[in-house]
Amino acid sequence: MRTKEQNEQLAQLLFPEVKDCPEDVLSRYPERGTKGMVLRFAPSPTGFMHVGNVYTGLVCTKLANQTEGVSILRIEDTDKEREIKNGITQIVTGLKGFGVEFDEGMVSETEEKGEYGPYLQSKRLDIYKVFAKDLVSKGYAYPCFMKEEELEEMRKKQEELKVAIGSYGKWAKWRDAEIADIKKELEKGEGFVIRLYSTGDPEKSFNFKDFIKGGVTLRENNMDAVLLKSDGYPTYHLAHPIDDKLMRITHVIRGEEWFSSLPLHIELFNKLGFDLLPYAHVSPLMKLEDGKKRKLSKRKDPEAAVSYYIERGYPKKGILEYLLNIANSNFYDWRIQNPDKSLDEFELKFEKFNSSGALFDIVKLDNICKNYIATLSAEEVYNNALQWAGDFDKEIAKLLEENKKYCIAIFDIERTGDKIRKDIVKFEDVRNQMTIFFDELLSKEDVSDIAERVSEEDQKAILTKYLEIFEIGDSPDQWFEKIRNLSKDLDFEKVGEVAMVLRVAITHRTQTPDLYQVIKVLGEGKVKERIKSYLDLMI
RNA sequence: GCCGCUAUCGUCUAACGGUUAGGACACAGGAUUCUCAAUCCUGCAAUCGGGGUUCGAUUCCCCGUAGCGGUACCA
Repeated sequence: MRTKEQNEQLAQLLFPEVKDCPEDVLSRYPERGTKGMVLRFAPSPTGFMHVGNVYTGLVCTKLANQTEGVSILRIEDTDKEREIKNGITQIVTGLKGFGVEFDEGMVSETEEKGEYGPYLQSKRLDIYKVFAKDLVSKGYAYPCFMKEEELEEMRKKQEELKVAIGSYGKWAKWRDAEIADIKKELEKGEGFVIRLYSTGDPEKSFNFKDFIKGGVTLRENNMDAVLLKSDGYPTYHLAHPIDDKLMRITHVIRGEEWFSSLPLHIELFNKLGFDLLPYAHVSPLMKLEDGKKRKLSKRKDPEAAVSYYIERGYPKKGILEYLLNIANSNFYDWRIQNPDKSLDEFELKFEKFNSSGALFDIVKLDNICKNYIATLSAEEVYNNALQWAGDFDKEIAKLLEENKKYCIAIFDIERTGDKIRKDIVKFEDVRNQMTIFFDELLSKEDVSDIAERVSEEDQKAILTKYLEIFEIGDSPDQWFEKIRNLSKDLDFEKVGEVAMVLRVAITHRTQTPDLYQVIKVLGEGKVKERIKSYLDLMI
C-alpha cells in the first residue's frame, strides 16, 4: 500500500499539466432547475444506424418530453478505431428523420447546442483527466504498465486455474507498485493505462433497484477496470459517471448490455464522490433464427439497419408506433381506443417495459404501418410517396410529379367511407397501386391470364356489348345494374364472371380495387381504348 | 468455464395466491349487390421440466433446463 503522500505525489507525476480539481469542474456545471427527467442518449459514431438506436433514442426523448425535462444527444467517440467520418451527421439526421430530436447536444459534425457541453467526448479529455488525477491522488486509481502479451498470459493462467479473468487483487501487478518502479517505467517512456483501484469484494452482494428490471441482487465489483486508455481517451466506465454527473442527468437509460458492469459503475460513482443515479436498462431487440432468440445483429441482419426501412419507404410514424408498442405493450390498446391522438399523448412508463428482449416482428410492423397509412388522406399519401420515390424510385417519382391530380385520384380509391383499403404498407407499394393506371407501367408486366372460365366468344360478346352501354357518368348503382343485366342477357350464372372479363380487359389484372372506381379514375377514353385493344388482340 | 438476468398461445403480452388462463398480430374457415384488400363473425393455439409452501400456484421458494447479456486499452 502506498501512503496518502505517495498517492498525491504519484498523481502529480502522472498528470503534471492538470491544475483543476473536481470542484472547479463541477462548479462550471450548476444544478438544473428542471423538474422533469434529464436524459441522455449516447451512441457511438460507427456509421451504422441500428433500429435499436432509434428505439433507445425514442424512449429517451419521449420520456424527457412527457415529464417536461431535457433530452441530450451525447456522442461517445472515444474509440478511434471504430469511428467513421460522417458518423455524427448520420446519427443526427437519421434520428431526426424519425422525429427523434433532442433539446441539447450535437447537431452536426462540429456544432452543438446547450450549456452543459462539450457533448462530444473527445472534446472532454481534459475533464476526464481532472477526475482521473483526483482518483489517483486518493489511492482509488493507479497506472498499470502491463503489455498486451502479459495480459494474455495472465488470462491463460486464470483460465487454467478456473478463476475469474481480469486484472484484480493479486493479479493486478501494478496495484501496489512502489513509486520508484513506476518512475522507472515512466522514464523509459512506456505507455500505461490508469486503472481503478477496486476495493469491492465479489463475495458480498447487495440489492439494487433497476427501473425496468426491478429489484436485483448484485455482487460487488473487484475488477481494476481501465479508466483511461494509453492514448489518453477514457473508457466508457470513466466517461459515464463523469459526463452524467456534469450534465446533471437524472436517470441513466441505456442498453441491457451494460447491466453486467453496473457494480463497476456503482463503485466508480462512490469513489468519485457522486450520488448514484437511478438506472433503467432497456432490453435489446431480438430476432428469431433456427428457433433461437438472439440480438438483432448489424452484421447478420439487414433489417437491423434503419436504412432497410427507409429504402422501402416504411412510414416513419409507423415505425415509431411499433417501437412504442415494443416499449410498452399497452400502446396498441391505447391506439385502438384513441385512433386519432398524437403519439405525444401516450404516456410511456418504466414499469410497463418488459425486462427481457422482444422479437422484432416485421409482420406486426407491417400491420401497424398499413393501419397508419390508412388514416392518411390521398394527398398525404401522394406527398409521402413522392418524397420516398424521389430518393428510391425515379420512374415513379416522375409519374407522380407529372400526374399529381390523377395520382391523388388513384390513392383516393376506397380511401374514404366504410370500406378502407389497407394494401399500402410502405411507400414502395405505391408502385403496385399505380401499375394499372399507367400504360408505361402496365406494359412492363405480363398481360394477365384471361379469365379461364370464360370462352373467347363470350369475352368478345361481353366486351363489345359493354362498349355500347358504357357511360362514364353512371352512378355506382347504375353501373352495377348494367353489369347485372349484361350477365343476364348473356346467360351467365354469376355477375362476377362478367365483371372479371371487364376487369381483365381494362386492367390486365384479376385482382384490382373496386372496378367502378378504377374506371372512374381511368376515364372514358382510356377505358374504351383498353377494351378495344384487348378485343383487337383476340382477333 | 465463471457471473448476472429472463421464462404464459407461432409473436407481443394480460391475469390482489382462487379466471372456462384474457387481448392483439399472424394463421384457418364463414359472411359481404364483382375479384383482391378492408370490415364483421367463428375457430386454432400457451403457463419450460421437477420438487416444495398452501385448502388452492401462471403467480411465492428451491433445483434443473433453455435463452439472453457480460466476462476488452468496444461502446
